[in-house]
Amino acid sequence: MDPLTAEVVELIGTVVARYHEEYEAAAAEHQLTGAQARVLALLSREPMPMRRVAEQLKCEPSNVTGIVDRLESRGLVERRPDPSDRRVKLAAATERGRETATRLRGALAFAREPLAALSAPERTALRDILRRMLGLP
Amino acid sequence: MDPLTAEVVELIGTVVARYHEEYEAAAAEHQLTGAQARVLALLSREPMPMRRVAEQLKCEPSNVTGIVDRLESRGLVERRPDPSDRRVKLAAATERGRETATRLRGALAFAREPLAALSAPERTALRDILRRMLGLP
DNA sequence: CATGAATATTTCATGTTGTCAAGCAACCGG
DNA sequence: CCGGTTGCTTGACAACATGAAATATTCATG
Repeated sequence: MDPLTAEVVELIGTVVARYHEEYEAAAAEHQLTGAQARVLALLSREPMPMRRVAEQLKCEPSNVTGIVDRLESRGLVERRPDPSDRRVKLAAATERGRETATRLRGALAFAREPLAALSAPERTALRDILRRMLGLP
Repeated sequence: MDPLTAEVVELIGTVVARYHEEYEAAAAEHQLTGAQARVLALLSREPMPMRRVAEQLKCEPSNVTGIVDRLESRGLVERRPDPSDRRVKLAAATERGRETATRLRGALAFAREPLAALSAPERTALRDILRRMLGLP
């Protein structure tokens, strides 16, 4: 692997580590674990079947059961029946859950700290490169 | 938060998710968990006290004990006494551990796939922006 | 329309990661 | 030498993760 690519991979590794760290910290401020915060963020956009949560989290559905259990016991999420398929349970954020998710988003220090070091043109350049990297339009 | 920054944060979130996913997958191919792979990668560079491993991982030292235990029981890592301080145990990758770490690095698909979509000048630009973002020289 | 395959969720057993408190051994400054 | 600090381990416990088995429902096909 050429040195330039190696350095970029290394730098991305550092960004990943830092992002994770700050995400966990932001979650902890609201007495949530990282996994709980991710699920809550997901459900605050729209309710969805447990199955789909598992797909987004890339984990087994049986795992989601426990995470939603814990969120539900704290009144942040609720399970609703799906009218169109009685096998399905729709997980949905409660009003309190949505509030928590909003505060959580705002508390993500990553948006402030490291990104603040970049000028507007740099951010635009970064956005374009990341888009291309991820194969987005 | 302005829309541009919001989008960049979102994109970085996607990169983080994808990086993680592929790191775990590469580790799993060698029957390692993500945490074990991270510790092995660390120790394959140079031996270090358990304490320092915990600092790098940003977790409690007592946690490192278990991870190193599991790596040691598989012959990938060993504990050595520190001649200069008998309280300290130096964790060091074995020969097999170093080989595994090397193969692991090579298997990190992230280096190939998404980065391959970028031209050399784009990589250079990305490197410079990431450096500035992280406050590196 | 009845039956069997497939799907959505949960439960259980198990393993890894993480924390915190307590304990032991070794170092170090008076 | 003694009391405080440091480095590591142990034990108890919670969260997260997987896989297999159980249950309920849907769906396809004969």
